[in-house]
Amino acid sequence: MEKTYQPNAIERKHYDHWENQQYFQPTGQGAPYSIMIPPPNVTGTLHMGHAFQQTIMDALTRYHRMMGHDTLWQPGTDHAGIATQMVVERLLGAEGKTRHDLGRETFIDRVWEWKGQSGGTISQQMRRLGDSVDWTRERFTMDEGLSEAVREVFVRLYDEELLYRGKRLVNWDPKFHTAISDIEVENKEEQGSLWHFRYPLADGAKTADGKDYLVVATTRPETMLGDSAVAVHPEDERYTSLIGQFVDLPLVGRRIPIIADDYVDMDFGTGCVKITPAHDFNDYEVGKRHNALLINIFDKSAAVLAQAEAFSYAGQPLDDFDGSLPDGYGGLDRFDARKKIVADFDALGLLESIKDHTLMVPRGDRSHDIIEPWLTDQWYVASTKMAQPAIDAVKDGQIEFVPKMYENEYYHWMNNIQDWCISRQLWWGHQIPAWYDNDGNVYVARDEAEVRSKYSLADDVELTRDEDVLDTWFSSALWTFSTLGWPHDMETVMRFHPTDVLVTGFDIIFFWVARMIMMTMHFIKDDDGKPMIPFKKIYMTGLIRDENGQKMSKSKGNVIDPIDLIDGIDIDELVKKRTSGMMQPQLAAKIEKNTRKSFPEGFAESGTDALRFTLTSLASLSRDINFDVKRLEGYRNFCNKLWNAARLVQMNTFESIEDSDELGAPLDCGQHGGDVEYSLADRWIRSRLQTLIADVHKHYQQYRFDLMSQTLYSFIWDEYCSWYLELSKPVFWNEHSTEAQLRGTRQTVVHVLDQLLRLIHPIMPFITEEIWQSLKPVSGATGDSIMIAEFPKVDEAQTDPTAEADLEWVKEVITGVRNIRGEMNIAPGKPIPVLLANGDETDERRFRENESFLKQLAKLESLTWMNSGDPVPASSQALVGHLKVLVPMAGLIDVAAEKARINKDVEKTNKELARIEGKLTNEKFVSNAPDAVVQKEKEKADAMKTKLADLQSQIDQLNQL
RNA sequence: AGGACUAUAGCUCAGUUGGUUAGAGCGCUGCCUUGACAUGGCAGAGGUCAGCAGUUCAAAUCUGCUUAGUCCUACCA
Repeated sequence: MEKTYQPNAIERKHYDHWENQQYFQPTGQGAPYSIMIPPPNVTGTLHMGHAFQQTIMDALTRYHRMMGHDTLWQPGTDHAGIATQMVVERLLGAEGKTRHDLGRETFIDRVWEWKGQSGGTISQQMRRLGDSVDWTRERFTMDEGLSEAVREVFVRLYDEELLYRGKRLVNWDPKFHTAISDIEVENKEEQGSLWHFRYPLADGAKTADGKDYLVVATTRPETMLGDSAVAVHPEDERYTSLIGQFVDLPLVGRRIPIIADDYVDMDFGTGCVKITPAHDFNDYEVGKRHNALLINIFDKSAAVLAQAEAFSYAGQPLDDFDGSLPDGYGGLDRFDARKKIVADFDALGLLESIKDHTLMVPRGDRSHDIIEPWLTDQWYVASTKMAQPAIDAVKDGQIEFVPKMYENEYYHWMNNIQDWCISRQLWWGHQIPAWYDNDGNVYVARDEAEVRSKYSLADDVELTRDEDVLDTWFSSALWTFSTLGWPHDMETVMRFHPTDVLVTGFDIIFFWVARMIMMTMHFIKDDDGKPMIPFKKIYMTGLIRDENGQKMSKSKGNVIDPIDLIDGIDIDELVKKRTSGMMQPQLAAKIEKNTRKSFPEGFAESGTDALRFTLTSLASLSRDINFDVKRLEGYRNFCNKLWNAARLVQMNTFESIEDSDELGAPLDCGQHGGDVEYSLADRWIRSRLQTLIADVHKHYQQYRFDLMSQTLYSFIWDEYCSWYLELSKPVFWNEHSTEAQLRGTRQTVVHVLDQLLRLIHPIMPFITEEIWQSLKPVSGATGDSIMIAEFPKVDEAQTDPTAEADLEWVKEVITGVRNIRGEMNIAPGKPIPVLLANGDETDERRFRENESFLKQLAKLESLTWMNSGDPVPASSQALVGHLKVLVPMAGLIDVAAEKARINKDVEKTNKELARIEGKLTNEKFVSNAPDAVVQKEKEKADAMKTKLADLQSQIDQLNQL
């Protein structure tokens, strides 16, 4: 093996091998365990959040596979309607074309072409990440099978009246010319103005204080063209006399009623509200109650119409409505119209005032354009009717959120759920299976032929298919069962349903998680006809942010491609990557500056395993995770540590060949039987290993990957490498070691490493495979790959509390000597004599049994046991309980320095003792606290008192010099 | 406006049901190229656990308030 760990040299070959051997596929043996991947956008690339979640999913998958489960990790991608169409339209834009120039069919061909081009990126990235997904089952939401599931669900929901079409106000994106659902709207606070307009009263009416006009306030003056009422509060005395009267809408000349409605807040502004039912969700409700006209004034781009149009609340056009609008507005963009309206009011002397005002502005999460409430025909899922079982499933514990706090968020949304607008005016997506005849009647079925037979339509009835497509999330909502072959392959569906855990971000609870629960429970039933849940647990990961806590986004230029961390990237390349293909090229300079400042050297190559370990270590239950490249470096070093530990193990378990790095024949590690004798260190590490194994299992159960990685890290580094491997050297190097002793330690060194590799394999698949393979001749492991090897289980027979206590003592003695060396500036390599004094029988036994360990690890010239009464020279000392570990000062140690060192210890101990005695003299503590706690404090106090006495006698002795 | 979450070492974060001398990684200081590893070893410095009050024998941990930040929902037109 190389002296340092070189990730790129080992990663790819193992992945190819695993995939070729079909290890990623379910075996058909054992209890099923399944995870559905949250499908990434097929035309996108994976970012740190994906890498993070996929690492967790892969760790879970590999863990369960090694535990003998029939494990399926289902991969796939999503067609991402708007996002993908947007990208392709931009590509067309570069050629100076629009999608309309191409026509629907050609355009969709172009999208497929683009998908083919970019679609491979994600699977390449996933392979580099080591994801053990079953590639033979890979699915795409626009595949024929999944499309069929979509049609099936649509038709069934429609027939059950859980899906309907209606003319309603929707969130309209004037940039993409499509409706979007309410959760695709982001409300952000922005600075705006509040305009106060005078609306003259009709028929000579007057207000209570004698004015001939009402004052209304608005943040959107342009909508006044669609006003159909002015509302006041029914109990507002200023206006009661005017209720039922009219105002003359300025500019338009429309005569509109003054209505009374509770919705109005008397204390805000003037207490008069203009009502524009076709352009505001609240006004729609008010208007509906009072049957005020629904007057639409905008076209699909939110430019003013030449003629306004009016509708009934049932959606019928009102033909006798006079839609005249003032000259000069037709075709004007909404914001130009706003300026003109204000100017015109001003000119008429009807502009009362303009005030600064902060308001919440709705913007599309894709287009970032301001969303317009707009009256259109759309398809809806009656979510309100489907929500209850989904709420109950969480309430009664069938589905559990990890962490628990997200359940409240889920309930809150589900309890206030709105019907889901699922139609999108896009070309890329699942076209809605609905047909219309020339009279506008709607027919829903799987295809046109079925429409005709289902609705008994003659062949000559002309039918046209609905042009719209479905929201991407509609197909994603079916993901857990559509990917398994529903509605045909019910055997597979039932085998892996419900899936075990969904790993995803909290930001898509509503978009995806909640809808999956509703759809799955509606369509998938168990043998008793009881609704089945899609997954038992929902593990919500935090959001990966950059090192400053900023959300990673292309426009901020702070995204990190996980592959760049794996392979490394130089700074120029990184800057180029971050500043190319930007929506706002003017930000390039700033991004370049920040990038160069944050990563002057770019990223070093760290390898997949180090990245995965880092991500795992960040997987605490917190909401936000700031990714710091420094952490990655630390874990890359950890990989190197593991690598070199393996080298040491190999050097001691294989014959060495002179002048060569190649390994010779395997040595006798007990893999073929023979007597073994375990050293204290052997018994200790075997015992400690059992605790580690138990902890790892526990952390998997509790989804505490951060604790798990920390536990593994500190065991491997601080126990296995720093202590155990050092303690194995005295055995290997001692020419008097017996065959049984050598065999025992060789076997332990290999066995523990083998177990560690298995324990950590789900997180670091590549390095563990590489090392595991190299150890096979000495570990006795069979099987082709570590990924299908058995995961370690606790072996109670190996726990050995005596060995743990004895070795703890050994460590303390060694640390004591090192301590003196360190603080007295004695060179680490210089052999020194050490005396052990004031010890009891246990100390003496431990000393006798471990003399060679102690001498070797503390680099001692001699180690002498002092009986009581033996004369002890002036020494620097460390205490291990009562036992004094003494380094004679002669020629080595400065008296003043030693005194200072002891005084520091005295001070610290005194302080602590005072605290404990304070507790113990407190009557209430002694009488109220549990006996065990009081006892513990007493023991601590006693120990400190003797320690202080020892330290004092040491000072006395030094003073006599 | 309502709700949720967060505040622990210079930085990024752990800290289970109240009882630890409050931990880790990175960074920092000193010494070390010892026969796995300088991507290393040994030793060390560094914290009033955001603030205030309370409950308790005992609070980083439980409760209330305050401050700062993040997010969600709803909005007053």
